[in-house]
Amino acid sequence: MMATRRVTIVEVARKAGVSPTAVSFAFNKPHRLNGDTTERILQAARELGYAPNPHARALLSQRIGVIGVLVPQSLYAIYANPFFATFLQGIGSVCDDQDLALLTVSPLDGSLERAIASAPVDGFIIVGLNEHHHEVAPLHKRRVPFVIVDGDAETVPSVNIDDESGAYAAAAHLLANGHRNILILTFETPLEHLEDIFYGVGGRRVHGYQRAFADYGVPWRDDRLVPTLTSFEGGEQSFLNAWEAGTRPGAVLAVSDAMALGVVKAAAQLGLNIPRDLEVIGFDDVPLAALTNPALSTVHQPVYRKGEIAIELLVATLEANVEPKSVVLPTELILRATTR
Amino acid sequence: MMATRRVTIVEVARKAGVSPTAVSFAFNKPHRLNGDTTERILQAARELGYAPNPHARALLSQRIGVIGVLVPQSLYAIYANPFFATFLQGIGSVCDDQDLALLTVSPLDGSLERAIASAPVDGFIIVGLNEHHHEVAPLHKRRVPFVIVDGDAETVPSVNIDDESGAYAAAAHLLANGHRNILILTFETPLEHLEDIFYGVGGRRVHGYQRAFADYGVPWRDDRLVPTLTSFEGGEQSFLNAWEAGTRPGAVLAVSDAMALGVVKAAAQLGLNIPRDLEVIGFDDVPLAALTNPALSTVHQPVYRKGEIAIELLVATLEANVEPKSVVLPTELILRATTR
DNA sequence: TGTATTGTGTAAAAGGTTTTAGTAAAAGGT
DNA sequence: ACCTTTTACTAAAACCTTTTACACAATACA
Repeated sequence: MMATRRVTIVEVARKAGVSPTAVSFAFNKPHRLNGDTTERILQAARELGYAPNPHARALLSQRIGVIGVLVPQSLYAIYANPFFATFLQGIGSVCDDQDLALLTVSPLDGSLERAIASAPVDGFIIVGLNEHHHEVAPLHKRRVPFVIVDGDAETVPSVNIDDESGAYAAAAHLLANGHRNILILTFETPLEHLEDIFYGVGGRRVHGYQRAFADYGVPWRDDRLVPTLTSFEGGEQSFLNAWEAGTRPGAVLAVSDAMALGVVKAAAQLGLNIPRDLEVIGFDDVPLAALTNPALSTVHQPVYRKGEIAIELLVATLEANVEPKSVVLPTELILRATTR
Repeated sequence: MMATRRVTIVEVARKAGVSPTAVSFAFNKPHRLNGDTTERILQAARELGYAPNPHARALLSQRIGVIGVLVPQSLYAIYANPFFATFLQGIGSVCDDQDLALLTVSPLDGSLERAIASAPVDGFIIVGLNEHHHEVAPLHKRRVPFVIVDGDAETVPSVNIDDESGAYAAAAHLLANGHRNILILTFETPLEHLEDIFYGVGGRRVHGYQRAFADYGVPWRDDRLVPTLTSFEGGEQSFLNAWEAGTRPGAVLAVSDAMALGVVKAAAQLGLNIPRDLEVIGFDDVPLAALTNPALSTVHQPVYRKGEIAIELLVATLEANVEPKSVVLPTELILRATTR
């Protein structure tokens, strides 16, 4: 069945009665050839079903037309997360214009470094890791261009949002309304070796909450900060657990909408009325947040724009050696129906 | 800046005082080498920031560890579509297990064929096109494995759902409830050269509607079938247009949930009460459908499972020459709040 | 002691393309 | 009629790795 090998450039050349060089020209630099010859070559290629081998081509040109989005999570988790749906949409819109394909890369066999090394891409968009993370740093030596999203970077471009201000606004809103008994859900990372993933983002958000507590003179309680899986189920479970442990918060701050929506569901199960018995504020403003019932109050971040800027910075880096630029996008507190 | 080239295997070999072959062995077949030597080589590689060039590696091994999902739409549209979010999630779950990365490929510069030819993948999952589509067919000659989803195929594996039965059930439900004035929204493809995209799926669904009309003795009216962009906005616009043209349907059948939800929104704008003044049934049962207000009645298809099966069939094909298998998954009418 | 085996490493070929430098013929200039 | 361009095409090098076949030494076998 697989008896015949893939057809190569020399077979096309033979069939068209020219050199392999001519075949290459016919595809890439037709002006270097007589029009008739080009046509004859292309015809032969069509009949043989020939197309230049992308790997061989990339080996020489150092360009493959693919950009990688690297996220320290499973592909399953990435595609389940509405944040990434919007984020990838922003990236995709620019890829469409630039004729790039989009590769989602996640840890290979547990190793991000191996995944990075074996991905056939022109550059990476790296989400949720710092520039100097030990699995990311080798990219530097290898001179593979990359940009950092939701992480710290100095020598490469980065895109972040003003997590702290957004979190501050959310906490301040609840505190101003008299809440003193607030449960806070922050990121927990499932995979052990990724201990510092999202540390940056989660840390900044929690820090914003803390600053608001301080400003309102409300004592901060570490036992009210519960690490939670970044998912609907995670939020649901965390709230249920807290409830069973006897905690009776009047409000919940969650560092992601997914968690927050899980809390909303858990509250409904417990017979709590939102927002009367419990107020909830999420983070991200995922499209779904505006559509649920009750609609979720949350901190909006421009996720789509974030993707757009990330890929724009990467493309600029690929085309020339630009100064690394750090972009910080604003956040905004959106009050819907899970707050009074 | 880019003065230094990427570090290659020979530089590592030189630094470690061995041959390039030894370096290759250190990475791929450590048992062929003395343990100390392997360690010395790996150390040298680490210091130099070396990793084997994926393109060169793939050129020889004919394997790159990437599978491509080919959809005849822009990346922007793909990632905006909740259908694909779920579908890719199913694919991703298997890719996680198999250590594969996921490449989303869309037309390059308008040409699907060029996009296919230049994608560095081990195989394709092709959505919404038939096996013998003129831009897909060359894959055959080139012996690139692929599976077809939502399209016809004979010599390669395929995954489809029972579109006709699902559509029949939806139409029958409305007809049984006495509706005679039903507006039907079907697929319109934006890009001209993709005239037959989704023809298969759209055609099958419309055919199911028609069969129900026939069974209920209701005359079919082609002017009540309006081609609509597969999006929220598309559905909204189509319904608004029909309304302005004086059409006053009592129910709407849409071949996708996105369209159906657009109709729901348009109806609200027009002051219509759903389901009292207008009943709507979508298709797909996107996660969002259960969450909107009112929740959407629709035809459920197992999208996640569809992705899973597609990638499983592809992986099987990559590993051995298996018989092409055609899987057809069941659909189910789900009545929520947009029907009485 | 001689032979077979195992362990450790290397040279060279293969994988398929693009690019560079160059050749030969035709066209253009005076 | 001679020199310069231009046109049309080709040979060979380069891209970087892995694999195959082979070499040499050390050990095991009998």
